[in-house]
Amino acid sequence: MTEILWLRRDLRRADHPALAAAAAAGPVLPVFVVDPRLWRSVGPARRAWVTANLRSLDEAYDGGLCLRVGDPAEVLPRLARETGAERVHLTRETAPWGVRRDAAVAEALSAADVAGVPSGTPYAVDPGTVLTGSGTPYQVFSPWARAWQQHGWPAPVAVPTDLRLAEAPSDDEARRLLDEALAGDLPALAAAGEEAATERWRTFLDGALAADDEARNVPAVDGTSRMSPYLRLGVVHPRTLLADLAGHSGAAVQRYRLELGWREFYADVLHHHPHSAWADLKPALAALEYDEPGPELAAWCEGRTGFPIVDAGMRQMLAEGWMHNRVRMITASFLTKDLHVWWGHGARHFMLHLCDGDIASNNHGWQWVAGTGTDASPYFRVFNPVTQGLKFDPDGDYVRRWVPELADLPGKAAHEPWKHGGAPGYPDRIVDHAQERAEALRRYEAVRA
DNA sequence: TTTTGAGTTGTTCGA
DNA sequence: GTCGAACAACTCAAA
Repeated sequence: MTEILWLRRDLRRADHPALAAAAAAGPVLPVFVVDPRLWRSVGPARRAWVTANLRSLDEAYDGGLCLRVGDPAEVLPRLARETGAERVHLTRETAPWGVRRDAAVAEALSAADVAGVPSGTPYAVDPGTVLTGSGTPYQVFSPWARAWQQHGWPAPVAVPTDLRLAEAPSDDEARRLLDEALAGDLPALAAAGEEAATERWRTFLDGALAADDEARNVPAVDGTSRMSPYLRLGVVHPRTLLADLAGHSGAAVQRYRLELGWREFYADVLHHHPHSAWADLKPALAALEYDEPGPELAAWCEGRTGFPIVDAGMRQMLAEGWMHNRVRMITASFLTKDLHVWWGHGARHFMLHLCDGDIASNNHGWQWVAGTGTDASPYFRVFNPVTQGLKFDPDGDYVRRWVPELADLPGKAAHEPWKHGGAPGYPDRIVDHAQERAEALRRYEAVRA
């Protein structure tokens, strides 16, 4: 009997509970359903990234990955009829849109006498599991992270050794959509697939992580793990990474464990507060005064604000489908505090372009910067784009790499072109930071009063 | 129920 | 240039 394995955010074979469950029951038919609703809502970099990882997974299955296009609630019951399958195995989705979709699919399958069999989630600890002593959800990260680590997580799941595959043809339309996604001028993406992810992870584990905890903050240096695009599609499971970390010690290792913890924490927050995807987690701050987005938003999106570190980050995102985390905070602070634009506009732009764009991490991260999220953060925390640039890109290498107009400004001068005769073709600053900082503080003060 | 310690990532000013 | 204090209280989670 064919066991359908419906893949979504779990494009891997290693440490895959749903694959293990399917393989234990019979021959496995791995299937990916291209949902046009989703496919159209993301940018070219994200479509290309998904496609490249699907291709890699297809190779791992010796060309046995079945691709279909359409609404999964129609495609999957049809595929079950076609193959005689009685079960559809899947990794449980935990974000609001996916939860709703999966409920609709479960209903459609049930009507066709097919069972949906969920195994695991994309997280080491399932969202909703970690609770306070009184059984309520945690609101702040640090106590949550203590409880999360105390709770612990299962060991990685072994790859099935006796895997038998079932076959079903792919749609021509699905093939066409994927071919299209890899055609034309594409951003410079990372190498796709499990092997590439593992290689990258090993390099990080033995290199940057072992060497220096501070390298992670320097955008000119390749000092971060760059696991986020792989984690986003489940090319690697965090449980695998946590198991590897257990073999290492030191401050940087614990720090990295907590970075994975943030990913899990934000998924947990979203599980308990699904509305916080696009609404302020702190209702009191919903009254904050914003400016209607205008030409300044476009300047920010395109990297033309006249602030080198902001523009470098925005251009890196367009070029690579990825932005260094330090720079994400700086650019987000600039949009919300200097331009006074609602964080949701920035979050949407990030989701469109970032290959690792995840609704929980992205949107809660934005709310953290905007001051409307989980952190009891001092509202006066406003990033100064020049100070941040000088501090974390002291030699100016990062801004010159992404903003070629600054090429002739040596060293740290690249962060303040206006002090060094300007840079040909580079725009003037679109706002006065000191003035807008004061304005941001005024608006927060008005909400508090 | 009350109390207590603590809270990712910043900036500016003045000594 | 370096360092500590001020920014200003508020909420959370556990004891």
